[in-house]
Amino acid sequence: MATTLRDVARHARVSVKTVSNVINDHPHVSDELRRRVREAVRALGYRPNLAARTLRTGRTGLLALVVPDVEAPGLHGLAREVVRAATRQGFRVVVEPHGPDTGPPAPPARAGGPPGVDAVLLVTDVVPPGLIDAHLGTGTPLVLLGESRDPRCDRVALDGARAATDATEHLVDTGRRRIAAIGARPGEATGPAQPRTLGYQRAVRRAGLDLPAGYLRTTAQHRYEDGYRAARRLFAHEHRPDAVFCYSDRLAIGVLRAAADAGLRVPADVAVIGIGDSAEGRYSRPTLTSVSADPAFLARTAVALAVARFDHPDAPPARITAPHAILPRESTRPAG
Amino acid sequence: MATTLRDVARHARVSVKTVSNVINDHPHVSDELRRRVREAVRALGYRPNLAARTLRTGRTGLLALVVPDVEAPGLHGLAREVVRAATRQGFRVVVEPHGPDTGPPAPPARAGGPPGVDAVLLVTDVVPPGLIDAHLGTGTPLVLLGESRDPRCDRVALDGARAATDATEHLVDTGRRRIAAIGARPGEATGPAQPRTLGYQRAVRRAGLDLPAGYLRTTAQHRYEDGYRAARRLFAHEHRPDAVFCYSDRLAIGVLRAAADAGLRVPADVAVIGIGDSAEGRYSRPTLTSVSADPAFLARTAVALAVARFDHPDAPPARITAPHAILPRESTRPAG
DNA sequence: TTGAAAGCGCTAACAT
DNA sequence: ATGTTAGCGCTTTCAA
Repeated sequence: MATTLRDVARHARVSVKTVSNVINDHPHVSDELRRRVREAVRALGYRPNLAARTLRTGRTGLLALVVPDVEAPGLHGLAREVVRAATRQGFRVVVEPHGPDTGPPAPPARAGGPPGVDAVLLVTDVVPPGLIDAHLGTGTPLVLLGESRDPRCDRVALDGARAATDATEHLVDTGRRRIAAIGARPGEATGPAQPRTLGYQRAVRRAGLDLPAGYLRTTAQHRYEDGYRAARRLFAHEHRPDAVFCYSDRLAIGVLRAAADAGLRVPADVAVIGIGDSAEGRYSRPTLTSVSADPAFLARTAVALAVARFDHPDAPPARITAPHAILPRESTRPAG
Repeated sequence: MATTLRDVARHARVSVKTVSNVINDHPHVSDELRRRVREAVRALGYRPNLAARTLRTGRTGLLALVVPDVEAPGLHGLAREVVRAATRQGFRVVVEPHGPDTGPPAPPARAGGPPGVDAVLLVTDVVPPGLIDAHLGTGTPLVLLGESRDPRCDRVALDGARAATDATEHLVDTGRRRIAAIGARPGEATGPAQPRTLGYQRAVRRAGLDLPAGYLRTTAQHRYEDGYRAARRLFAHEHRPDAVFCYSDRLAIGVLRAAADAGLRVPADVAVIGIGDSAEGRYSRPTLTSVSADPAFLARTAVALAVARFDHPDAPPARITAPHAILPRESTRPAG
């Protein structure tokens, strides 16, 4: 059996209350007793039982990071930064995948998402319909990491529309005229468009460019192969694009590979830009121009919003916009 | 207040025991009562309190996946597969980074690693000294994911020596003679060599090749930039290698980039092979030849070993070897 | 400043 | 087959 608070109390010949006070740094404990308790803790190798503490306080010290499957865009720089930010605040992070192979979002027993965590951070790149609702139903604080129109919960994201406009204008500035885009959600073909799509279309319009049918490619996910497949289609288009704006770096890397397979040179024949400033993009061939989203800022802010929710459950939803910047690299270098 | 077992019992007009039995799929419950309980659970939106269950059973349902910092080699295919395998067994996964920036492994309060998990899976690519000891001290079952000589705990890994030999011989078979290696631990320069290093040296010897000083490059970690830096050194070597065996795919991608920057063609001037069969390597330019380690097998086995430990805490440590295979791609294509 | 004791929600031993 | 109840280890109210 592990040592308990009682054992420590007995050993130090004080009450459990006093031990608890010492452990939790409460005031009103004499130096003498504090010393004796500390001593006993060390002597017995006492470590508090987290489950009991949780049962009592209602806090688990756990944050769930829900990502579109573990290999999706979220789980790189961003996941790393979330774990770091959470650790600094005394939380641990459980990674929960969702996605096509996870099955339906909510088997009855654990309906509405993972219980037993203090808050949920949901990466919104690719969200199955209903997932947000399911989480909101649980009462667990929910923070969206990424663009989303949902007005009911905290959100931190870059300005998707502006990021897309900036990316597209960067392509225009470097001399491109036939600019396609990859990464819109399949639903957008019929339903409302997301910010990135609007921003892309806005920039195309402003520049007075054509937008041939088929230039806006939707993808179910943001994996390399999704980018690859979409690009193969684009490169077979009767008006082959001379630039591709990708909604994520992963898609863009897939596009680079598709260009190579199609015998196209990047950037000479086609320029490519992504979003996320991933490490991969800094080492790809060619290196990938990207819109930087500052994952550390996103992560820090998301964790802070979650923590703030504990104290003010009914405060109006916060919607934080993260700064972004274009990082020009080889993949969009002008021909000249 | 959330609904409890009592509320459900009252609503269904049965005892808490019966509700508990239904929830946990115990036998000896009549169909009629089972139906009534299920009904009540749904009506009240009951969700079990994990902390209480943990306090009672001693099981948290949590597995820790300890990785060399979140962006390290482990956290791609492997992490994804670990989460999947764990989920299938009813566990959730907390990701715990360790690494240069995490600070010393064990602040006193939580000495010896994360408490409150049922088992720890430790990815061993880059392990700070003392980390394994610290974990062993806690009594929490520990499973090593990756090669390690430590005989005290369960381990699942590919046969590092054979994998390295196979990789090196693949390079020999495709006509290479000056074969360097990147990724040994810094400690190996002085202390005992790890299996991959031994396997590499064995293959070089068998093939009757030279092994000039400086051909075995150590790296502190396995990031892109570690591979990049080591490769820059190699490419400046007075006997420039015509092939590089990398201990991981990430290192190899860094090498590809370094080759491009040095004006070397891959594979014409230098061949590159990695370990891990990462998704990145399937989309890089050129695509990367790699030793496949079957992450799904590794993950599944590691989780199974952890689970088996619960029932047989004192069984002798299991040491499972995962199969591997060379996946030839562009980066080692023979010149002819 | 310190102590005694209740009870968080659940499981399982025991009783029926 | 079902019900009653003790108690897991902790925090915290209340009393001293």
